[in-house]
Amino acid sequence: MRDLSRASGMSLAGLYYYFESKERLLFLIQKHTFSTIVQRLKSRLEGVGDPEQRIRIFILNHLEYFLANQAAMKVLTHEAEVLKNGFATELATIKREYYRICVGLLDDLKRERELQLSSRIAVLSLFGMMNWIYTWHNPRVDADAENIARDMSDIFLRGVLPNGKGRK
Amino acid sequence: MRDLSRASGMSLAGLYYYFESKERLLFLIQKHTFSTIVQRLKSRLEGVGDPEQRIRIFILNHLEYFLANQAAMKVLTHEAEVLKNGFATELATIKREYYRICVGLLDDLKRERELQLSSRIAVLSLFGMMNWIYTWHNPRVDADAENIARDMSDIFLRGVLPNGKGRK
DNA sequence: TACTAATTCGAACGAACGTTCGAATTAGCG
DNA sequence: CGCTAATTCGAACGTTCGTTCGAATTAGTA
Repeated sequence: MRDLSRASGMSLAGLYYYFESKERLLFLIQKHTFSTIVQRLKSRLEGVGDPEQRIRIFILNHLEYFLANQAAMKVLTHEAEVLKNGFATELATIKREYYRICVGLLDDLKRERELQLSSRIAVLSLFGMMNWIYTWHNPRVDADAENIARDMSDIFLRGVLPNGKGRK
Repeated sequence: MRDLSRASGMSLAGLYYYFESKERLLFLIQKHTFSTIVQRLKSRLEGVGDPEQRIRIFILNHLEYFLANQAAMKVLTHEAEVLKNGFATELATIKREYYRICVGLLDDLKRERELQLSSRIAVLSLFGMMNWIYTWHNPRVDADAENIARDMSDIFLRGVLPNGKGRK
């Protein structure tokens, strides 16, 4: 809280006029972040029918936000489960919606290409790939979100599709 | 430190007879952990020549340790970069060795199957897949290390290999 | 202008933290 | 046993943290 006070220019006590506790402030930040990601995703998916393309959009949307707010996402990842019961359950609802969207996209692809595999493991592996990026991405060395999204999409899609059906 | 004192049965002050600071204790734990993983990996790789099989061994070795010590790995992941300069550089050396081993395994596979792709992105994606597991793995719901390692290996290897050369 | 409500802040609170110190206890050994 | 070194611990230290309180300042309105 003292860091936030310094960075925002408002006094420490002043912060508590707007946010009743540090925990609630963290909750509001997390809620705003995940809501924004979900909202942008839905908007980008509109009008796109191809299941593979929809997954590529999902990955690009996720990585773009994570790289644009790398420091913030690092904090949110580390503080993911420090919230108490009330805040935790509301956040879990948003996170679950996001997770379910991704499972849905993968299920659509599975239906189209008639393959069976565990959506859970595949989707959680994909989240791992994407979320881990905050630990290693260096803007001066690594490519931008668009290029990394393409690479990760290639790996994931080819990894998930039956032989010979992967793209490029 | 008070938690460790309670859990170990030794007094808080007693801990400082054996470990000169909390930071050094964390360093020793991290060093021991990564050294153990690397050592087990090297032993398992002995006598195995097939590049694909060697990558499968890498993934299994990593996941087995992470799942057997899930709580510990969660802490180590979160506290990965809190160590000061002296400790940080020694640990970075061990971590870099582990990373380089993985890149080497992938390069061997690339050489055998004549394909070009960015080893960096692929390896870091693989680390993401594997390391993220501490956030979701539930022993009462999810499969054991061996099964998950097979699934992740399938996804990763097929994702990295050219079309039609993936296994099964 | 005068009055109320909204906003801001310095100063302090109690709790938790990493660490230290000196005294007490125990272990090893002639 | 008697002596030294190794080990253990209660109690406290200084610092940082989240939070609160009352007073001071500002904004809005009649």
